[in-house]
Amino acid sequence: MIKEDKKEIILNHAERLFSENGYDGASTRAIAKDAGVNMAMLNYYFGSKEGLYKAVFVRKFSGFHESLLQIISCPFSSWEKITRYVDIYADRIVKHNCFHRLMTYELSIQQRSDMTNIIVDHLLKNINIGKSIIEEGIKEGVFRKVDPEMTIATIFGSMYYVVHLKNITSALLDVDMHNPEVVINDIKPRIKKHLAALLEAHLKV
Amino acid sequence: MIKEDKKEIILNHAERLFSENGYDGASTRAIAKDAGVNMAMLNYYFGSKEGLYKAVFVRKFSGFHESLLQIISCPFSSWEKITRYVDIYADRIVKHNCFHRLMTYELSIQQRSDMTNIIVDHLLKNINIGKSIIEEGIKEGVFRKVDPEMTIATIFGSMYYVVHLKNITSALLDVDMHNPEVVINDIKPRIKKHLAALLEAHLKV
DNA sequence: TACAATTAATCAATCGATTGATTAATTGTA
DNA sequence: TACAATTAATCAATCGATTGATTAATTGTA
Repeated sequence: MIKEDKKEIILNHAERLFSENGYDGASTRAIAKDAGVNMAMLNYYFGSKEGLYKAVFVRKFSGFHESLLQIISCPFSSWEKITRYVDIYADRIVKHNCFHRLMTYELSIQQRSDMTNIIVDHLLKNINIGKSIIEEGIKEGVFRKVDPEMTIATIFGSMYYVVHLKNITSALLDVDMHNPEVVINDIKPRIKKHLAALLEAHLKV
Repeated sequence: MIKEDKKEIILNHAERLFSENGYDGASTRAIAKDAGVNMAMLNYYFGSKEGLYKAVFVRKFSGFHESLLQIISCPFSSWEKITRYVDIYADRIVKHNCFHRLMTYELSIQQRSDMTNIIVDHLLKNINIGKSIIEEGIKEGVFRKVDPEMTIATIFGSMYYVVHLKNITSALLDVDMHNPEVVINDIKPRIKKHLAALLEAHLKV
């Protein structure tokens, strides 16, 4: 119980510092100090810095795939499914934007290959759900014959661009993207609205 | 002459190692060894590691904005302008994908604030050209009343997603994104085609 | 008491940066 | 033109600081 709490505390602070400074930029000393624990505790609980890094990812990966699977099992139309898919993912990326930033950073540099594989395996499962929805709509004749994979890239690319490059979008959208309230109340609905309009024009026959 | 060559060599290797390993992951020793120079040369030419880092960016920033400005000064239609804009940027991002990866990484972690400002200033100028093209088209009545800023995010987000997250797109598109020929001959045209179709459905009245 | 949890101290390795010295190239001058 | 003076380029060696990790000792708890 106490043990679990300490581990969770360490994981929370590690997640923030890793995503703010990168893997190499976040020293174990800084993480330990930030979490208010002795730095030997990191190795005691997670074995090594890389072990801690992996634990940050693995923790976040549990459960989300299942919640996505619910969409395609429900009797929605393909259009309803894809909009729900986008909305759920937008909520997720905005809520855990630090973590998603860390994830895309780790993907962009293929340094720790086993770490990369873990992330790719997880992401692909979730991405393929969206892809299957689009392909289903095409097969049913309710979607145009678009490029499903590239459409997926557009969906995620748009969301990542707005949420991750805060310095750019703050200036571009003339808002403070570092203010969570602004992002949740103003930007997230704007992303959803834009993607819905974009996909409607792009997909609907 | 010889002096310039050495500086260029160092900058080339620094650019690659920085983009592969991140700022903290690329040690000055590794860069010097990779470039085949004594590590004292880095400080001799660039003052410090951060000086070298800045020099990598500043070198790439010269000239590109001017080539983009040519588009809006030509007597093209708004539709022609935006497709040319996208194509030019797609070429650019694919050709210098290592550098663009480094740039987005540096933007996502706001650690070296002066470095961030340099990048934001440069990018905003180029982004606003695209934005002005879209707004012009809307004003002329040839484009629908879309969200111009979000449309920009979609354009760049789509390109970045495909080009930067090679491990994901390799699996998603079933190609080897680490093979430059594949990217140039197969993926780049596919991105352009997709974005053209997407923007046509999205923008054209 | 037995064992998990936690601590301070310490380790070797590596980091970015600087040093003094040397070499090669350029400039100035008689 | 000949040679001294100056500068730029390059080197091996070393600096203090920081890194991730480990150790032995201590504390807490069931």
